[in-house]
Amino acid sequence: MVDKKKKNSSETGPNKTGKNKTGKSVTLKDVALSADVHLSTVSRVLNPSNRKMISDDVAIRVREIADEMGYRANLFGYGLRTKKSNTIGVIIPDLTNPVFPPIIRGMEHAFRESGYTSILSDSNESVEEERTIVAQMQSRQVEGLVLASAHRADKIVEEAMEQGLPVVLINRTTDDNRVLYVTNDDHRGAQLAVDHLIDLGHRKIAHLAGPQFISNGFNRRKGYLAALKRRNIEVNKKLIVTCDTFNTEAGAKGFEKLMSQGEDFSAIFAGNDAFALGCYQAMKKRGLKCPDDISIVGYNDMPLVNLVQPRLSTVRIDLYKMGSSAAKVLLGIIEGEGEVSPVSTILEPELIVRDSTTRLS
Amino acid sequence: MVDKKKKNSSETGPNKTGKNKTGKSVTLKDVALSADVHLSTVSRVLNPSNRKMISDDVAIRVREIADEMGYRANLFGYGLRTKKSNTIGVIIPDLTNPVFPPIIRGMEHAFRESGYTSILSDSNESVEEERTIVAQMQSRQVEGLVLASAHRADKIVEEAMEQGLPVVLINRTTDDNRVLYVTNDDHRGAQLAVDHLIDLGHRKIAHLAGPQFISNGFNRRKGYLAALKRRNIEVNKKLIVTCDTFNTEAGAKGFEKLMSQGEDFSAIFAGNDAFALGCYQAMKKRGLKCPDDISIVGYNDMPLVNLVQPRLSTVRIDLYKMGSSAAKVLLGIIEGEGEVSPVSTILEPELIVRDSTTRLS
DNA sequence: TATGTTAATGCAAACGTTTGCGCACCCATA
DNA sequence: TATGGGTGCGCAAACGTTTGCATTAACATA
Repeated sequence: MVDKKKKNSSETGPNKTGKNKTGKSVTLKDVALSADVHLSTVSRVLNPSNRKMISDDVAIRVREIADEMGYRANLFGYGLRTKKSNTIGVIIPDLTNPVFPPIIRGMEHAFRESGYTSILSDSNESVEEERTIVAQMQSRQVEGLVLASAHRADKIVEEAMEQGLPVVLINRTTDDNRVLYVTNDDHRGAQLAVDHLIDLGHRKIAHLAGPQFISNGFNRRKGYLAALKRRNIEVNKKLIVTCDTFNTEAGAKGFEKLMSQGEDFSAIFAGNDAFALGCYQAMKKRGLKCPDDISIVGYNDMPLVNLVQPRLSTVRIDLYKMGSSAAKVLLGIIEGEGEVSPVSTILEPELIVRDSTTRLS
Repeated sequence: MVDKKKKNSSETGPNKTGKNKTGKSVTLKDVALSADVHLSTVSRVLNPSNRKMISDDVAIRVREIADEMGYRANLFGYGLRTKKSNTIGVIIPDLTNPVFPPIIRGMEHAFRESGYTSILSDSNESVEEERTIVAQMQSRQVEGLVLASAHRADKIVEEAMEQGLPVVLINRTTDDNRVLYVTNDDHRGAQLAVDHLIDLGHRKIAHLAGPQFISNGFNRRKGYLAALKRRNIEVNKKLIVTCDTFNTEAGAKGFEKLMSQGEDFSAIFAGNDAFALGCYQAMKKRGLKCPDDISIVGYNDMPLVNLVQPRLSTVRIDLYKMGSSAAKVLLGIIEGEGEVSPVSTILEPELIVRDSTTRLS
């Protein structure tokens, strides 16, 4: 009997199961008990900034035992005590839009590097859903928010800022200029696109505009107008069709509307790549060829548009960098030493000429 | 003076800022103080299952005050006390793969419906990164894990299960059959694809196989072999090229390898859509035309492959449903009444014939 | 009036951390 | 042998919840 017991207990080495005998997960107390020290000692050993308070031999033993038992700090306890969560909330309006994954990757990477974790949600471009998401994130004690979902007049952004919750907008901006953002220069990008078309001899250039309550849609439209004006080309309002959402179907519908008006045009500046792909679809249905019949320029250079036929000419923005920049700006606010106050960033867009645009014959 | 003071304090109505006077966020205690009740009373009022313990007049007053003050329960306190987090961890190997966003949407929706929140991470198809992600998620007290990142022999899955953490695999499975999963029937899907090619008269059918340590790659390859065998077509091992990762570049490289071997073939069953797009790219470079020179079938029917030229014939799987099913299975484990034990689900794939395949002339 | 029942609310412990404070010891110095 | 200053560690409070139990008041019954 005695022998057996002894054997058992000595064989009970590293269980590595992350649970203590009662099936709950391992806590500081459990480790402390095993190591025959106080739990505060364990805490200090495991916390790099307090590690030096404990003698080496004790520290080594404790660390070994903690590893053996599979100890993992409980964020709830930590967060409650320290009022930190090391968590950032990220809201995306539509994950299925290929523009966002590279942005997200850039963000995740930058956050992880600084010891933060991002929690991501897809708001489905719905303000209502977004509001509940923000509420949940606040329950989770997020230390900041990155929003890719902002409208030009955005109540949610306003509320968050009022509550002193650090916010950075990404890709889109609001009209309220007190909030920091990281975007590309939509106005300039649109001009690049339209200039390119003009340079190719086009004069009757249509524009499929994005939703005007979203900054991208609004500013690209303004850029389009500015480009025409600068080259002394008269604006034909009928050639501007506004779509209500930034996806392929809307683009196809927009193209149909354009055609149905009977106005002549030889080129389209599409408000984003999805619109351009929608045009491809609609044109095929009508037996029109791009670029022979109509030249098209998109916006974003999202993944895969270099694989469609014809390969899409578009305006490229550095999505990954946009993500990592936004993360850094937000971290700047949160950890703000007050020294260098973080500033909004505007990335330069770049025109990518492929096969969907050609000289007007 | 007195007047002013009075005025001030009476004007201090709903601040709605979510912070108390000291700038910290509003707690049960703050609300209780304002409502002149004990904080346990506030807790009961706000908690639906205890609401009935409190008289209506008190409840109404408390609720009003809580709203006014912008009270939001702190998940840390809640979680510490109840040992619940209402949180599910989700790990995706590559967010930029268009297959995943629809899956994620399906999951998020199902989880949200049941009061759970999912936290999403991209492991970059790296086991090492995945391990740190899982550790972080455990710190966050996730109640379960959905993994889209599983390898056939997956240490991480094993460890999680040992710790009693509920796990559901999605899209991919492991060889260990104790773990639940939701996938499509890769074996059958591959046969659909290959049968289609055979029906079109093809006999020399190549296969760009996915990584064999991932179930999809492995099973689709087996399905390919089974289909050939059933139709009495001899297998030419040189026509099977295995790629080491599931993306476009690997597909293009695989195609090049295929060509470099000098073996003749008239069709390709690509291990997934990305491979097929890679083939498009490589073929274009060589001046080959699809389907005239080579027919291609993909797998997944991911978004946009109906927009490329030629529109890709492929095997469709219901991604959104896959996501929501996985969520339901996991919730079944977690909330498991023990009555109906949740089971793995295998979704039926469907062949979608478009323009990338044609009869062998 | 004394007693029992019920309804409404308060009290206090517990969850897992971190951290200011205090205690005990050791060693050097006087 | 006193004194002093570290060094190494334990103690206990606090963070925001939930919840079993205790308490009170109100009311009905005997």
